[in-house]
Amino acid sequence: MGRAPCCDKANVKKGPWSPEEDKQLKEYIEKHGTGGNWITLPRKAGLRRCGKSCRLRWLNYLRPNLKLGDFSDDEDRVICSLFAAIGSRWSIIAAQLPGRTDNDIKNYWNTKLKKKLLGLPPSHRKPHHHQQQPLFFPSTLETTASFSSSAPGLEGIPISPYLLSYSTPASAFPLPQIPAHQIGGRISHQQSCSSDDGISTQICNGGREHLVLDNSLYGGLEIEKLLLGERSLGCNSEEIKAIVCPSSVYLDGKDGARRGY
DNA sequence: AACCACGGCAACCGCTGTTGG
DNA sequence: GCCAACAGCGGTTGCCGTGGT
Repeated sequence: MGRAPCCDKANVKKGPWSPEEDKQLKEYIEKHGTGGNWITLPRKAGLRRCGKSCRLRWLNYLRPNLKLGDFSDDEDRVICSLFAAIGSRWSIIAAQLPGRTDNDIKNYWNTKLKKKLLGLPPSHRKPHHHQQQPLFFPSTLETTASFSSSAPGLEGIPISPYLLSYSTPASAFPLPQIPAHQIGGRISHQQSCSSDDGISTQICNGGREHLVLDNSLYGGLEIEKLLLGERSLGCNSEEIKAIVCPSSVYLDGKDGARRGY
């Protein structure tokens, strides 16, 4: 019981956007807004693009106030902390980083941050004598294998000290507070949330809430514990396994190296 | 210089949630 | 309550640039 395609696939252009298309879309939206309807927007704007494609392009690359360039250490910390807490909820994570889009963060995580976490050796392109230390991982510390999770189902799994460092006292680095209702399930349309998409979210950072995740999703993880100091990883075990078990991701040979972000 | 392998990232795909008739 | 339309999300794909051989 599939649903009707959002656009006539035979008649829409795919692939990279040209500067002309960007200009056309930008000018249209600046003049008329999105009108709350992405499906009809491309036709109105004179673009042969799928509405979803227009939305993605606008939110990720054309809208104002986008932050470009490298991620700061603070942004790294926020991303890692939240990933440890809630997993790959990129839109929620993006909401904590103004100007960043979830696609950005997702790509950054997949290509760089995850490797820093794991303390993986640099890519084959980099000279061996420039071995990179894991981010924020003092050289005097032990290797990742010296730490292991005590989280249920994760016993004995080696964990990067970097990941464990998320559970240092909150004073070490301020962590964003996320309303529980955003974590327990998908975000409702009433909250403008960041997305892939990247629309900025209004997150209430004031007032602390004791966050308990939906059992079905996160095994009842108490976020507050994670964020505020208890040495509890408390993450979805599969997610953590995926994070900390390079063997399953990176040692599967050629294809794994290519696709196993 | 040419080839190859890989990393990075933009964009697409398909699914789920929300809304309104 | 049901269903279609739409928005939003996260995973995946494919292209291109870069570095190594």
